[in-house]
Order: sequence, then structure tokens, then C-alpha cells
Amino acid sequence: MSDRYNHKTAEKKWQSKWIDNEIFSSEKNKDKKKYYVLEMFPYPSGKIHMGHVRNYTLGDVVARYKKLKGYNVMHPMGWDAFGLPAENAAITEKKSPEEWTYNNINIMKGQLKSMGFSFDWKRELATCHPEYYKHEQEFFIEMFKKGLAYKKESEVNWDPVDKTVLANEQVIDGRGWRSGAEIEKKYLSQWFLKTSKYSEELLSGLDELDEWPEKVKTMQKNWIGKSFGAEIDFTLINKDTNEKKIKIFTTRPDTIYGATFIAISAKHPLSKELSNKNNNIKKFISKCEASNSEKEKLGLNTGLEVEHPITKKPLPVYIANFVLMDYGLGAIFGCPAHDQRDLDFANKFNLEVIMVVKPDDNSVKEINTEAFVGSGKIINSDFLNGLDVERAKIEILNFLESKGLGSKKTNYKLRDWGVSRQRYWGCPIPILYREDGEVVPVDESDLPIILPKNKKGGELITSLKDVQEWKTTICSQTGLKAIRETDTFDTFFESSWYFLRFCNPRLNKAIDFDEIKYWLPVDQYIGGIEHAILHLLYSRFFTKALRDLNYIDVREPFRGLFTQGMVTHKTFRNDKNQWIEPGEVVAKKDKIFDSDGNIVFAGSVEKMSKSKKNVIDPTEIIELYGADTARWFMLSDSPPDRDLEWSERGVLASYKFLNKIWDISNKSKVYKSGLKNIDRGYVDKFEEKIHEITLNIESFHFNKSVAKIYEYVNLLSTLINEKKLKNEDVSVIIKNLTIVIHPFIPHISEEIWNKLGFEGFCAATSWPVVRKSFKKESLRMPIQINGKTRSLIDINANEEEDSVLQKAMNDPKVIKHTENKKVLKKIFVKNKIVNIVVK
RNA sequence: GGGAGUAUGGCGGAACUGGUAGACGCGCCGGAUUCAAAAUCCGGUCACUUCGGUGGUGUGGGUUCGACUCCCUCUACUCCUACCA
Repeated sequence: MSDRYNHKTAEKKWQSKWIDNEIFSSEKNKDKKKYYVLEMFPYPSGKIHMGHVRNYTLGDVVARYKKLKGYNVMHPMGWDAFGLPAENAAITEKKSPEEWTYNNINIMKGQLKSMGFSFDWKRELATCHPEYYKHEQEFFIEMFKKGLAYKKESEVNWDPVDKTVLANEQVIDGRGWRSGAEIEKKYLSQWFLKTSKYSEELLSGLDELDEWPEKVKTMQKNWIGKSFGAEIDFTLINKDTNEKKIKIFTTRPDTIYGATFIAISAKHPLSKELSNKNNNIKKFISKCEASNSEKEKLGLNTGLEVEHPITKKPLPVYIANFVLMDYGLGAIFGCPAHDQRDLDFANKFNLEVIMVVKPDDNSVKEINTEAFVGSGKIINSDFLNGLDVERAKIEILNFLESKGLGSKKTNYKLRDWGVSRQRYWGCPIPILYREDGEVVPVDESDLPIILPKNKKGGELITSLKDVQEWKTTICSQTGLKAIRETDTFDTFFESSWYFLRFCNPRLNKAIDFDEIKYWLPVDQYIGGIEHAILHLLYSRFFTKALRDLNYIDVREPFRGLFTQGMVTHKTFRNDKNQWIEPGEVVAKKDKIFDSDGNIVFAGSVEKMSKSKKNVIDPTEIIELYGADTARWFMLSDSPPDRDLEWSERGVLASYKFLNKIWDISNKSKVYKSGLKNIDRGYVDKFEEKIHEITLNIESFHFNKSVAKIYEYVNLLSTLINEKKLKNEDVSVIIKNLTIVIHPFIPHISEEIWNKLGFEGFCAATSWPVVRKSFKKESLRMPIQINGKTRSLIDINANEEEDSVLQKAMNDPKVIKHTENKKVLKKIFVKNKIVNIVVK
């Protein structure tokens, strides 16, 4: 009897052998079919969590499988290394963000290696490295020159106690996370990228992404938010303002006869103009800007009036907090009868409500507190009367355009991307503020602009603003004095092009055009659904922008996208309602207790999180059971796109299965068949299973592949015990098994491969080739009576209707259910089913 | 408020374009092995049943020879998004 499988030695051994033999380095040969597998790179927080393990295990199955299928595979890994936690750690742990980050990278790299992922570590990159971020400074300058980057006033979260700008995630319930002070809105001039210029292309491009989940495409579609409507001018009656008219945007021009007021945003130019003349208005505007209770409708009558463009009736002009400056034109006409917000507003300020759409079923006769937003026929609207809503929209638009009162307009919700962050640990924005007042990009020959390092023992840098010697400089073009931009990029900037950089991460230029032409698009991108909108949209935008700057020739970065579910675990609480770690929980009889013997209650299943104390550390699992066990568990049972509940029992089951495979591979060496009559059909059964395993890998149903592998092993085990296979067949069956388990549990597979004396590496062999259709000579056909299965009969494959029906009607069970009844109909579907309808 | 999704045994989940519902795994029950246990192996496991059957995929209905699958209704849960005119 051979010894037990030792995961500790085997896993370490194969991990280093794969690296030493460069098994996972992609080939230079550009004639070979490529496959680019990418998982979303991690933030180097210090240790990997189960979410990473799941994400990278899924990617590793794809990468190893595609390699076995003969593709030239690229499977890189890197670090999304700029970001806030490093700055927080700098304060709490007194380490510089740089030191902290690189130290974490080191630790996590070791953890990832211990999982045996097939990453090509030679392509590793960290976005906080100047050799990475210097290139995005160049991109930014090119974008600036092309008019894709610009500056405008924008709101930030200001912590008045810490005197710092906070990121959105640092604001909890309107208060600063550290100081607890109430956060104020403050306006700063910040950098933006013109994502809105690409709204239409980002939207229409979704149509070609047929390997993306519909869910994600819908989310992006809603985010881009295309809507059709009209811009209509309302002329001011009082002429003493600079603005002579108010232009509004609406998607319901058909309701224009129901307009009873105009509302403009507090940030509308007219509001600003008025606030300079009128103190009340000024006060009201600051009230709007300060208020966080956003549901309450605030409004102020400006005293101005506009003329209704058709009826010429005067309408009051309000400043209202619910009108957004960022969307449309920052001004609307209020039609209270057919818009709930307008109605709430009108009721509060006693404005007129005119119903102009009547539902066809007359279910709504008057409007009180509920606006009617459905479809119907237009009323009270002169020449529009009697038309349905859609028709009326067209008629009124034609009318307004012919009179020069308005025009058709397509609008998008998508806004420009604000990339400025008032932080230290990020990529410096390469802009100079010159003493002559000019704002100019840094000359490209002066790049990179490197972050100033924290000096040992010196004060920690928390903002570039404080580093005098860094920010004061000379403009190399003019010799004038200048101050550097002290904001850094949003970290989504780095992750928007790392998939391009992987194609040649050490190149001195930003982009290797030819390598990218070969490798892009990413064939399979895998990550969490939480990035469905921002990261994926920014990456798509970046790809299009870089294409327009002639860096690359790629339209869409990610051909296939897969979003995996979360890793969850049961939670526990004690009678004081405190969370208890699962490791501390002990079951006694039907009750559970903590380690001190206090009673514990099982809570709901939740995403693993520190605050709920239901986190399982992957490194402990690897230590105890090995990486393969963790991988196998991750892939069993739960479909990859659904949540996976971590369970100790499941882990043990995986562990058991590995040992079973080990044992069966040992048996094969001593297997001797004594049987003379060997059924060759058994071999077919194994090939059929391989075929199913393959299909399920291709369609990302790894849980089903796992189930089929169990069936394969169970069948093999049974036939070996019953000595029903030929010796040479057993050898092939086990060889194939070793290969098909390889993408899932590569270490044990490689160990078995080696032990059985097969050539080279299992990781580098080829996937078994099997027939795609399996002809059966006979099959068991269900016979239904009135749609209920009553009997099963054996028939030949492709047996014709007459003969099958004859067999069916002679079947005792069928006779029993049909005698004394009238046969109305016989349904026959070849090789599938017979259904006899009786009465 | 808007949008998307999910619902199948004690549990996780299978069921290809409508054709034997519950594959596979966990758990549980019984047995073998053992001085005993662990491990391992074998058998059973949707419910009810008068052992002939009957019912059963969140609810109620429809289409069909036949529905987990298609259509409509309602319910519950999850996620995203939100004053987007």
C-alpha cells in the first residue's frame, strides 16, 4: 500500500518546478492562437481573502484548461497599489505608504503562490511604481492636448476638524470617519475627463459584447442613461436680468400645456445672478447647498415670470433643490399632473395642476396627491387633443421646431469623470500653475513626476500641498516659476489600462502596439460584480480614448466577462448580541456555545467581513488541507456566478475526495483484470463523461464539471473493484482523469502524473480528444399514459415508431392502464418518449 | 420611486432547444471492517400510502399529448440605482 498523499511537500514541489521550468510563460510565437485570461488585480491590503481565492481559482481553471487545449495563454497578475488604506496605515502604523504597500505585496505574493495559480510572474506590475504611473501622466497630457481633460469647479467632502478632503467612503452618515465632525460641502477646481464625449459609443459598444452578462450590460446602459426629449425656450417677461430666457430639457414635451411653473437649480447661472442682487435668494441657495435631508422639497419663488411658449400665459419661476444642475440644463418646466416630484412641489406651494393626459380606461379623473404618469390620450391641449402620448410628442416637437421655440435633444445621464483626488498616495497629475497665470501640462520630456518620498524619521506626508520643495518648480519651456498640481489621480485611472500594460510591462514606452494587437482584447475577464459600472466603464472609455490618441487599435478591452458571486459564511452572536467567530463555536447536543460556555445563536449567512467576525483565513486552510482542497471546495456545488457558502464540512469532503483520487491512482498500478469477456462500451462511458466535463468548463459551469468528475471516479472505482476493465484501458482512463482534474486541482494531478511515469508536465500536456457524439445501441424509453410515466421499455437506438408503439402496447403496465379505456392519441418522439392519451 | 435577478428534498445544487424531476456532493439511517474508534467500503434516503398507487419544483391560473422549463397573476427574498425632468 502506498503512503498517503502529502499535500505540503507536493504542493511546494510543483509550485517551484512550474516556475523553474517557465511552464506558464506565454510563447513569443504570434502565429499561435492566443488566449488572454485576466482576473481583476487585487489591492495589496496585506493578506488574501476568500474572495481572492475564489476569483483566482476560477481564472486559473480557465487558464490551465486553455493551455491544455493548445492555446498560447497569457495569465498575468499585478497590484492595484495606490489608494487610501496605505495612507491610513501610515498614520496608525507609522510606516510610509510605500513601505507598507511593498511589504504587503511581498506577503500576498507568497500567499498567491501557495495557491498554485498559473500566473506569469515575469509580467508582474505594481501601479505605484514610477515605471508604471509615469505612462499615465503622458496619457493625461495627451488627453489634455486633445481637449479630453479639463478643469472645473466640483464638490468635495470637507472635514472641518481634520481640515482635509475626504473620499466618499470616509464619510459615514454625513460625518468624518476619523473626527466624527459633520462634513461640509466645499467647491474646488478639479480635473475631469470627458467620458461624456463617448456616451453614445460606450452605449452602442455594449451590443457587440455578447460574452458579457446581460445584467452588467443593463447596469451600464442605465448608468449611461440615454433619453430622448426636447429643449424648449421660455422667455422671461421681466427683462432686467442678463439672462433673457430659460432653456429647459424635458422628455415629456407632450405635457407642455400642463406646465404651471418653471424650476431652476440653485446652481443655475440665473440663480447665481439673482443671488448677487437679492439676499433672500442668496440665503436660500446656501440652504439648498447645505441641506442633506434630500427628500424634502425646498423652493423659492424668484418673483420672475416666463411666458408659456404656446399659450403665452405667465408662469412663475422657482429655484428648487430637486433640480440638478448636472443633468439636462438645470432647468425644467413643472407639469404637476404628470410628474410626482412636480406634483409634490406644486402642492407645497399651491401651484395650479392641469391634467393633460387622460388614461384610456378613465381610471383617473382628477389629480390630488398622485401624479398620473401612464399613457393615454391628450386633453386640454389645443391641437394635441385626442392624440396618444407618443404621437403627441412628435407633433409638438415638429411644431416647436417650426416656430423656433425648441428642438429635439438626446440626453445622457453619464457625467464626466472627476479624476482629482486630494491625496498623497496616488499618481501626481502632471500640470503646472505658472506665475503668469497659465495652466500648462508638464513637458513630456520632464516626465515622470515622481511622488516625493517620505523621509525616514521625518513627518509623514499626507498631502502634496505640504511639500514645498516638491511643488515649487520652474517651467522648463519658459523658465517661469511654477507650482505643481498637488492633486493625484483617482485610483481607477491606474486600473483603466493595466490590462494593456501587461502585454509588455517593462517596455520604456507606455504601449507596445504590436503586442497589444496580438493579445487584446482580453478573452476572459473575471471579477466581482461590484465593478460592473465604474471600473469596467472607465476601462472601456480609456480604451476608446487611447485608440483616438493613436496608441492602440482596439475598440473594446474585454471580450468575455464573468462576474463571480461572493463568499459567505454563517454568523454567530451571543446573548449580548455580539458577533462570535465561527472557530470559537462549539456544538453540544442541539445547542451551541462559545469557548467560555456561553450560549450562542446562529445568525444569517452573510458575506465574509471582519465586522461580523465570519471570516475564514485562506492561509490556515492551505496549511491544514492544502491549496487543492481549497480550490476543489471553491469549485464544487455552487455555480460560479452565485454566492458560495463556506462550510467546514464541504472542505472536509473535498479533502476526502483528493485522497480518494490518490488511492485510485495507486490501485491502477497493481490492477490486473481476470475477466475474459470485456465490455468495450465501458470505455465509451468515460469518454462521454470527459466530453461533458469539457462542455461544462467551456460554459463556466465548473460545479457541473465537478459533479461529472465524481461520476467518472465513482464509475472507475466500481469497475476496478469488479475487475471489468482491461489493464491498458485502466491506464488510459486514469491518465485522462489526471488531465481533466488538472485545471481544478493541479498539484495532486501533477504528482499523480509524475508518479505514474507519464512524460513531461501534466500542466503542459494536451486535453484528451474524445468523440463528440456517443451512439448508443439501445436505450430505455419512458412510456407515459396521459403525461405520466408508467413504464420503461428497452428499445434499439433509432427504433421506428411502429415497432416501439407495438412494444409499448404489449407492456403489462401499459395494458393495465389502458384496458377498458379508449386510446385517443399516441405521441411518439424518436429516442425520447411515448405518450398514450386515453379516456 | 425606478431597474435587474432568484425561488426545486433536511442543506448546496442537477435536469441539454418543453419529454423518466431530485444527477453529484453534504447530512442522516442501516450494514461490513475493527478489541474499540477514526479512516475506508457497501446499501438506503422527496412526502404520503391500504404497497395497487397518490401528491409534489414559492402562490393561483393558462397554453400543450406532456410544463421546473413557455405566458399571465400574486407573494417572498436578494442586488443595483435613485429627486436623472
